[in-house]
Amino acid sequence: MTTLLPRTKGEQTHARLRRAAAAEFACRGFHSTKVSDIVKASGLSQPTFYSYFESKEAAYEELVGEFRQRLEALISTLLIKTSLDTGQLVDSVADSFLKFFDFLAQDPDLTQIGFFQPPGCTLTKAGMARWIGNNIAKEQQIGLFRSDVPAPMIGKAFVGMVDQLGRDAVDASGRQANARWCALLLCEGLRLR
DNA sequence: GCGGAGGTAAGCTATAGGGT
DNA sequence: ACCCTATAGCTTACCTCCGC
Repeated sequence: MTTLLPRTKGEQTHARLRRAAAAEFACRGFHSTKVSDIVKASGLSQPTFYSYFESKEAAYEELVGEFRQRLEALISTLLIKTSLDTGQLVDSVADSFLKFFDFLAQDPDLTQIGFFQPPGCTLTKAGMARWIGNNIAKEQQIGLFRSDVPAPMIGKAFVGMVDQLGRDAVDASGRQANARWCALLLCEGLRLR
């Protein structure tokens, strides 16, 4: 992920306000966060805040929107386009889970407001389930996954797993282990073999 | 002088709390 | 239940400062 560094003074101020807003929203939630909290944390004034954002809600939407955009971009890269044997399939699905866990760990404040906290999380998770469901449907069509389980349901189950395991405050190797367990569970189920 | 960036002060709105 | 008042929070008009 390449993030453009702010160059002009205005861009730097915008970035300062965004960082402060993300931290405050993540800490207090949308409704309990006051614009005065954000500007205090950023060392700026309220009018400056309103010269960069139409409203508190607009600032929140900008942050959550950016999170969703990044998430959708990530999901679009995860479509498996060729058939794989069982071992390769588990590896590939584990790699997808890992990319989600790494993504969630990348910017904790943005993740908090975009993925875990209401009101932003509801729409994010619905979208994520839909995008993943679309991927699964295509993968079912090429015979990668069983097609008797509806793709939208698999999408929702995937999101549920990411939602719960993504809350674990673990390091890179912990995320890798979690991703592996998720992939095994999703691809092979609980049944004894 | 001009335009961008940011601040001060004040107005507006919603809400909570107290009195009748 | 209704009204009044105080307060908090959001927004805006207008100003200064600074670099070009």
